[in-house]
Amino acid sequence: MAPRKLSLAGPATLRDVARVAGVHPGTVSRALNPQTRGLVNERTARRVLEAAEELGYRPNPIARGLRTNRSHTIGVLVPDLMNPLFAAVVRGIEDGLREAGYTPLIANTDNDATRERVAYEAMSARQVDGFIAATAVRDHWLLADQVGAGAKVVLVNRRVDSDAIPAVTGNDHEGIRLAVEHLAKLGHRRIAHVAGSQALYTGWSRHRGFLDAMRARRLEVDPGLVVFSDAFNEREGARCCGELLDRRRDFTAIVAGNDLLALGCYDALEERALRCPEGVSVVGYNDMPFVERFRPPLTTVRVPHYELGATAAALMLEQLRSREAPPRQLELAPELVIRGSTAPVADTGDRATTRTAGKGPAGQRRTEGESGTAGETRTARAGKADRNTASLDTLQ
Amino acid sequence: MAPRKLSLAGPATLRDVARVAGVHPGTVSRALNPQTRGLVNERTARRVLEAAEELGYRPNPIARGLRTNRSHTIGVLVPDLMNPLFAAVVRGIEDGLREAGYTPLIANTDNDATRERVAYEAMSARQVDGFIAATAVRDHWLLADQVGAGAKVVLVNRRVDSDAIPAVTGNDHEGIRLAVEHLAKLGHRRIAHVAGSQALYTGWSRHRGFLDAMRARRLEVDPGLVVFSDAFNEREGARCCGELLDRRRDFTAIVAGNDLLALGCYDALEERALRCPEGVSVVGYNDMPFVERFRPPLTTVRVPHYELGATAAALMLEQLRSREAPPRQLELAPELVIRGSTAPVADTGDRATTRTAGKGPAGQRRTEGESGTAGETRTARAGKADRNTASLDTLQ
DNA sequence: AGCGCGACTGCAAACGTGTGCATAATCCGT
DNA sequence: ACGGATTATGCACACGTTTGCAGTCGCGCT
Repeated sequence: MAPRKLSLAGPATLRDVARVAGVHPGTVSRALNPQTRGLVNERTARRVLEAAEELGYRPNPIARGLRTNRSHTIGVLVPDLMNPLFAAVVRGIEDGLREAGYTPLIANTDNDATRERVAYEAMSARQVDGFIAATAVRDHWLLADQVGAGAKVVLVNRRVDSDAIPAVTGNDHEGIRLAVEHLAKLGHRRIAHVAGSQALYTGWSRHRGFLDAMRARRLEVDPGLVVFSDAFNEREGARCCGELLDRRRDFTAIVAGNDLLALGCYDALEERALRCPEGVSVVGYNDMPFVERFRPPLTTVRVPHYELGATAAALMLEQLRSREAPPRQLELAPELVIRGSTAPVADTGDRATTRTAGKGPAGQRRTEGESGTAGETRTARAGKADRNTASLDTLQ
Repeated sequence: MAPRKLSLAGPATLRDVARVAGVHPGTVSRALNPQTRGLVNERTARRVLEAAEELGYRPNPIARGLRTNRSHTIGVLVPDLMNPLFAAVVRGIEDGLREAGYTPLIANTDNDATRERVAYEAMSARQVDGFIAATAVRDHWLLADQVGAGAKVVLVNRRVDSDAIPAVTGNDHEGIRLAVEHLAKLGHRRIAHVAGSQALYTGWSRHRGFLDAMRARRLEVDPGLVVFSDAFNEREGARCCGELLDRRRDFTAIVAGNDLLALGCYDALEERALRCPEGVSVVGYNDMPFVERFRPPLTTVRVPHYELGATAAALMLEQLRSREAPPRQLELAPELVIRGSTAPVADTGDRATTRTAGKGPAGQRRTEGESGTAGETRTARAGKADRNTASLDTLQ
């Protein structure tokens, strides 16, 4: 009759609830789990729920995890949170998982294989229920090793040839097509490409997209006008663009593999006293925060990174719910955002019309030669700007 | 004699190791824990270690946590990861915790009280060993409620009047002093302040710092030249600066509560056809990534956010190791980074010398009137730039 | 020889849940 | 009224570790 233990300290446990409800702990477990509630009499179930409420009972995920081998936790492998792009992806993942009661466990890998491995080991030791890998290295041990062994994996921002692995990416093919199309409409014929590292999926796929888009427009792709960077940063962008300029100067526009490479192009152009967009037009990729405030404001392709993360979370939940959910591979649509770094190709002398880089407060500017889609993308742009400031709204 | 279970599937457990080493699981536990290894014979300890190595044994943190009520996990409450500032703090925290074997569990709160509460509950249910709170709301339930009950809490980017809680912040007082000093040396006398929200610690302390610094320089603080924003974003910055300009135009410089507010000032100035820095000098705060590429490149106060996070992690480890470690409160030194948004006060007409906003590739520029500390900060700046590109180096 | 002591290791009980199995209670049909 | 089916609950073990307690063994000392 005397309770085995008072459990004065610490949060209420199943046994505590059982005691006040006057039933066995096992019954409490069944009553509280919606899955098994049908097994228990409705009246006693209500009694148990009341007791749990009264005691402020919260199930202990640790103990539950020990018993069930599930942690309601998803490991998220990301190269670097300080890259705003991945911050957005992670934010999307977190919000997408939350409603289902899952929590992300985040680790930065710096694209380093051993750090990746260590993080993976640590996470699977913690019994994560699955992995969302935002690391974009094209060839990856995770896929070969672990997926076959039943590990749930969802890729974001990269995909793999086999259809076996769910993945969600931006449609790079379409994005680059928009960029090339835009430049072509402005009269550009000789277009260069500063490509990202071909070891990363995004660099590789955007390069392929460039070739296809040029071909579709019946534009020549001069191999001398394509140069590959080693990393997605400004230094490499400057190096590649400089190399391009040292070879020849007959191109009028550059499609960069991402915004940082485009910024590097700015630097290389300025160093050689060339002006953008009067001398050379530049298009970036990603639409990072604040690129609209650069000099000149950068025309770029917006990738919905937050939504990328959110749908990756959705795909993961799909995999977790049903054993045999088909591994879907999704592509999200990009948008072209036209700003001040692209202009009609110079008519040998008449540069007056394209001189200043915009009058509006944020330097937003619509290129004159554009007719059809420009208005559309411009409004889309405005929406994005609101989202950006809202996200930075929180503090500091 | 027959083993109770083969444990064919799944990772090796303590019992498996015990079986091949020919000892009791308890002994294995003691042998593998460096703390208790002294209790076991050296020879058998070696045998156990070999067996563990052979089987690839990895301790199960879930089971351990259930027994010890410790998870080797630290809850990190942050307003928004998409704010690069907090991304850096979180990165510092993660790196600081890793070497000690701790893992951060990150949640975004959006500075929303209920989301904060939910995240806190979820985390403490998961048995986190402590909390690092980067949320800067000045008055906070966490402190009153939970700390007294023995919860380990470390504050980052904010502090509290009582000395009871360890905290690490940037030295806002000193940072603002550097900014005011810089402007005063350039000849500015009438300096305005676009302050951050006074509900947040950083906004409040920088405002106080502004008052002190002005007084120390024997400069009048005109209440009409101080305006308070509701949030740290560009829209609010533009609103406040506009309000300032509508009131009067006799000030020559603005100290903004952070970089985003400073950007808002850019917008308001441009809207009224005023030029920066020729018409009005602007100083920001934080040195966000890419502010050196804005138009004009922003003079600002660098806060070492990564180090903020790293030392917060160190303080947390201190608290965890010893029961009675004194709760230290640290302040990290800021640096002034001089760029193109500040110039000597105009001598009514002679503006030619301060016309263009810089020649260098990154718009880096040293103000002429500066003599002493400028060179110093400039080199410090360069170091920061390297760190920045390195962090964005990883991908995309 | 007997006693005590230190060094080492086995034993078993937890930690809080989930769940197969057994059992008790109720109901229904003939 | 009784056997079987259905329902509701108790019982006990398992998940993998940690840890207090007790037991074993060897050794030195009187």
